[in-house]
Amino acid sequence: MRVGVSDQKLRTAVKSAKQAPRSDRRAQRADRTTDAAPMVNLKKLTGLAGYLIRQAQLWVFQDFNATLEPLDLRPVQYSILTIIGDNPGLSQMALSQILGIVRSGLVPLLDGLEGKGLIRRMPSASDRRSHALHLTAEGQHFLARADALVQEHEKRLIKKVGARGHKELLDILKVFGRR
Amino acid sequence: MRVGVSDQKLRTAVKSAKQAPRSDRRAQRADRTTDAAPMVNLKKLTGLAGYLIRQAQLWVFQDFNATLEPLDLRPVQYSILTIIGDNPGLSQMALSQILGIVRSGLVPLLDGLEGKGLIRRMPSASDRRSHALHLTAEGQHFLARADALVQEHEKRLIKKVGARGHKELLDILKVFGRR
DNA sequence: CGATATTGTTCATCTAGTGAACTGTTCGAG
DNA sequence: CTCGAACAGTTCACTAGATGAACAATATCG
Repeated sequence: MRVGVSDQKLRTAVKSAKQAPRSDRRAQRADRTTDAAPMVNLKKLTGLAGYLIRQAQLWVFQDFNATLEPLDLRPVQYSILTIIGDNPGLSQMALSQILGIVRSGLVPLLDGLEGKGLIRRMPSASDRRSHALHLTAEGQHFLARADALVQEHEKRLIKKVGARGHKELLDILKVFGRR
Repeated sequence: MRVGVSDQKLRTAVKSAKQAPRSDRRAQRADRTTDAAPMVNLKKLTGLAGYLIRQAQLWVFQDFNATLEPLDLRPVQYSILTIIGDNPGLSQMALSQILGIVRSGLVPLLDGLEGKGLIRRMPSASDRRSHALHLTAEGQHFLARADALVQEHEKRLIKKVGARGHKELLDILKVFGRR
């Protein structure tokens, strides 16, 4: 029943340089030709789209976090700001459904963004139970700065998969975009 | 610095049917035409490959978990069994690098698999500090059963993105496969 | 009007990841 | 050959994040 495999490890990407090219000795039957290659067979996994998607996602999050570090903004938070920006007045319920998280899990996220002065929970005119989410002026400025960095990130991704690959990717994966 | 956005929510996929098509009233400016569509603008996000990759990954994990539920096997565990199966004698250090997790985080995972009798930590002949990981006979049988289910899962994925899309996907994303 | 459902919130609980510290082992410079 | 440094695996305390249950305020509909 349990599920898991979370993304917490995705820190600022500095760790890439961590383990030095220490010749990687004894990585199974040492094959002192490529030096740093542990000689591992991953063919079966790399033939599964799910595995590659996972790997891609790890890269994306890592690069995203590294790029957005000056703003200390994580992917979910960026998504939230963007969605609210494009859909002012949205309710928390609607937002949580889009994000695919339970509504109780959204609360601390919004608390954080509201605490930074980026969003506001306004009273909804039509339904006093719900809150109408809006960006503050500061939130709009902040989001604009974030957008610029996200574009940088996207460029790095394009460089990684190629311009054509990127286009195809958007086309192929669009079936997973909710709504 | 923090990072996050984990995958824990990915349960058995039963929840899709949870909130009934209750006409989804008042999802912002109600537009009683499509009935169940909350009328949210996500264009900006769905133009970002990272967002779509994330969404795809959510779908994949959800479907994977639903499919593998009879075996109660999660993606990481399947990866571990597969990698060990294809690379018997691998050390925990090497495995943790492939998986991209810290070596201390690998311990409970291996404990679990070893507790189920699927793998064994054998003493390494060459280096008595490290363990040589192997599948047990039972582990091999188990992995074979898992493989069959994973193929089902992959078929569902192919149905989702199309045979051509699937091929292209493997091709585009292979740059993210480690090594 | 009154039963029922819904929104946002709090809370206890769970999973999983991290880094530091410790043990036993190996390596390599002198 | 020896001794200090590096390394594999493990434990442990801590953290982030997700979940479901329960609750108050409000809304809906018979």
